[in-house]
Amino acid sequence: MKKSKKRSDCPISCSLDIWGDKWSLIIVRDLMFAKQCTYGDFLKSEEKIATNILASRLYSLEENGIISKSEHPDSKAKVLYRLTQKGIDLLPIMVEINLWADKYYDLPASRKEELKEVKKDKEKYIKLAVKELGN
Amino acid sequence: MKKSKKRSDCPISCSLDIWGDKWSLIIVRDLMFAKQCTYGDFLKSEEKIATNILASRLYSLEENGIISKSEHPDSKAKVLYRLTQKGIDLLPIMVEINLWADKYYDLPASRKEELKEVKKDKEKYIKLAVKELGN
DNA sequence: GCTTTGCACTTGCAATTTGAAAGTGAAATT
DNA sequence: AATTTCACTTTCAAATTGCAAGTGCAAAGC
Repeated sequence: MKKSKKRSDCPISCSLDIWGDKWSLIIVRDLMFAKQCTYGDFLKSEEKIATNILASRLYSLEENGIISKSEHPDSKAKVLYRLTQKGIDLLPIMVEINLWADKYYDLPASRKEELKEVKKDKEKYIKLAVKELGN
Repeated sequence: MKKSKKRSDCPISCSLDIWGDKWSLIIVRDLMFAKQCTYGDFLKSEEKIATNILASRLYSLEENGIISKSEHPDSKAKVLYRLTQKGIDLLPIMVEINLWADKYYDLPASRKEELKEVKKDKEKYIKLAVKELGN
């Protein structure tokens, strides 16, 4: 459903081949905030991803080892998506994107507040957040 | 040639609206390596961007203040593209992408070598590189 | 047990975007 | 003056996106 043949051996290019589109990192973001999401959770996000696009992105993110599916404790009808370690390791990238956007765009006050914490000690924040996501 | 209406106020989403595609950061990468590029330089890159796509990306990157055009000292027929400060400030993101890819993919030895330097002292590397690009 | 609802997708199709190739026009080179 | 270089544009088929409706299984309600 998405072949993404490698365009080159460049690390930037390789990375973009996997998650370099308008939606993949939105899904990753949701998982970083919520730690685990159902298909329906993703659909509820502000950006309103189309359901077929969501399905194709979840498929390719799983194919590429960024996310994994697991069973929902309450119901067999539900599926839980989580980040793998490889997905969790995207966090430093996400943090830097946040900081860049914070510098150049008007963000909601709530987001700005959260980023204050990040800026205080980036390393520490990332370490803690990665740990939180890990278990 | 690319309207990219904002999908939400989320910093990740805002950022992806601007450079969240398979090519924009490739162009930024080229500019970070070379500091300035002509249209032809971009076309020569390993990934072989199509010329119409290149034109549309250069346009939108300029529209969004990431790059700027300037005159080539040798010829009026040539155009030089450079990163603006806003573009230069994408460097931390690029560094983190490199480090992530380094962790999960086989990169050419030359790239790995460069990244060793980065890992020694990330902050220092970024500060220096940003300064270099700035003048 | 039977129907209805919830959930995770899939399908169909129009509209947009991409990508390959050829073309254009101004500037530099021969 | 003629050719080449350079920065794009144009054309058009193929791929991808996005919307809307549909499917099939699981769980909840009656």
